[in-house]
Amino acid sequence: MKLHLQTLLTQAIDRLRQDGWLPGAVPVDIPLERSRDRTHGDFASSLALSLAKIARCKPRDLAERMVAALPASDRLAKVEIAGPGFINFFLTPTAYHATVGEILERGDAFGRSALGGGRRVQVEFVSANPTGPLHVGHGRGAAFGATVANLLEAVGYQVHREYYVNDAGRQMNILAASIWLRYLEHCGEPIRFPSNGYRGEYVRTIAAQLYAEQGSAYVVPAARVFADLPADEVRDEAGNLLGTGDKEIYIDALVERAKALLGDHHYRYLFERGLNTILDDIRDDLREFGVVYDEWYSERTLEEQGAVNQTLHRLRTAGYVYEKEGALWFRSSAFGDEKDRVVERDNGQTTYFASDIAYHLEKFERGFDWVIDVWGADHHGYVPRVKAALQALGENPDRLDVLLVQFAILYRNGERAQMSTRSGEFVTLRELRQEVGNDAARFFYVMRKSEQHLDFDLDLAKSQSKDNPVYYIQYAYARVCSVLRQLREKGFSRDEQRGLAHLSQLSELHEEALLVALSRYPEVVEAAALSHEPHQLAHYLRELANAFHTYYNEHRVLVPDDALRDARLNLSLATRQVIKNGLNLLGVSAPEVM
RNA sequence: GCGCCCGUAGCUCAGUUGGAUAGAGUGUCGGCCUCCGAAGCCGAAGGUCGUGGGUUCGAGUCCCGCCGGGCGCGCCA
Repeated sequence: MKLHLQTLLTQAIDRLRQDGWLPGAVPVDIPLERSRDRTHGDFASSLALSLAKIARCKPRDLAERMVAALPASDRLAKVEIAGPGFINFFLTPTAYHATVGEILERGDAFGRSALGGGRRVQVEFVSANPTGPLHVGHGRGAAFGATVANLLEAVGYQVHREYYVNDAGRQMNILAASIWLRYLEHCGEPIRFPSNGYRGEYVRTIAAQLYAEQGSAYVVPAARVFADLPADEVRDEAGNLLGTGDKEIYIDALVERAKALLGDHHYRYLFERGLNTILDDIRDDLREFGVVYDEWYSERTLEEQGAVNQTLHRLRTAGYVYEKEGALWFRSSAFGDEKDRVVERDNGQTTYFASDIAYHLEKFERGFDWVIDVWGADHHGYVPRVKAALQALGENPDRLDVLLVQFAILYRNGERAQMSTRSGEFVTLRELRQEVGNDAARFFYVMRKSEQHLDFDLDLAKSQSKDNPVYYIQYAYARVCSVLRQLREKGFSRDEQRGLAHLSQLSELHEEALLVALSRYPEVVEAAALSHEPHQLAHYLRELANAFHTYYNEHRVLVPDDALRDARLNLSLATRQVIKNGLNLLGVSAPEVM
């Protein structure tokens, strides 16, 4: 519909140019938006306002000429000029009635388009380190990323969903060491847990499993484990630093000690055991949450293929790597970053950043037209350096979009419910899902703009009332299903064609409002997809449900008149279809009975 | 200190490339079930869009300063 009107306006401009009213420059984008007020018609264009200057005449006069030059269309009831020079379009009822037929015909495909032209886009999201279960912060990234991917797919992109598994880094060694220490503790050894180790309860669980399976094969006396290690960081209960210990140096030394005492074989097993247990858990968790990936990309594979070293080599050859204080630095400041960054530490280990450069280069080399990363907002300072690296490697950094997601803060009884991650006691995604359900979690996570902090009201998410937008929308769906059941119980038959033939009987104000809402759906999906803003769809679905509830409350669907009843049934079924399609994109179910 | 994000009704938030009289939900108050699901609907009240300038036909939206909040500024990831 929108496109149709824009085409008409373009033709009008062309005619005015030929007649010499307008200079040669033609705007590519024709401004056209949904009118906010019914008295302003269905669509409004400010085209005359923006072109008045170059046309050297008053906006209203230009608007007059444009309207006069507008080609005829059976979808237009009338065109008016209003205010300073807006052109308001009033559609014919037929234009809206056609939407019902289109929805019923296209079904699940209604709202989908070919806008993306099959271009390949990769969406990488969550990618939490496999060092512990996903928490509620990851949950937002999961819901957001999955929905952005769904939306892009809906508008015609070929989407590749990917999870980057940090299974090679130093953090994984720290996890392995943490498990081992808990294992030793489990076996009665007097250990002192490192300040930089993973303290979560799940580490103890894995340690206990290891013991149950392997017995005391991995036991080494604590005295040997801790002999001659550098000082760890020590803090008092208030968190003040005591002594001069360095937690990074200490944990690295502890990891080396573990490798030395356990030997390659045992250490390897321990490492794999921790990684696989946690990664399996993350996979299950996400799958249960309705988040499915095309690929789990292993950092270790990347490293084993030599990609990290090759990338560093390329950067060095290009002249952007130098040595300072025993480490290798990438000159990211040459590409707009605040300062240069270390890619290889003085102990020879490459940094997380180094493998991330290699990974992103590899993404580009895989031939994606567009690469999207979803990151926690606390990583925003990281964006310039990754883009800098891509640019240094001769790639176009604009092909990468980094979407930042702010934290979610849980509220229960009006108070913050989130615990600190430092202590290892955090609310996991699984706990959240078990408490409020997948549907509420998926919906609430994307209800707000991603760059906005999210106040997640647990009580509201659990409530089964109109206050809860998820139930409100699902209820509209269930109501239509209920009407169909009533239809059978009352012995009515349904004839879709008869309904389509009598759509003109849908002339009530509430029916018109519902028709308008339905016709907006494709525009909403397109806007939400292109701006990466799932919340637009969430808000829309609420409005659509409201339009239906209002209508339903005011008028009966199952009236005695066959033609009117079938027309209203078609309208209701079209509503049900759009709600289903929208919820499906959000990863929320549409139950027939609640 | 520097960088990024945010500031809209009591609370939580929308506000479409700058457009017409700034909107929802919630909360408060008041109505609506002999009738397809009241898990619903309708109405009232509630605003110096943090603040001061600027850009223009027009600014919640764009630019600059200031105030307030969050995050970041590691040879951590």
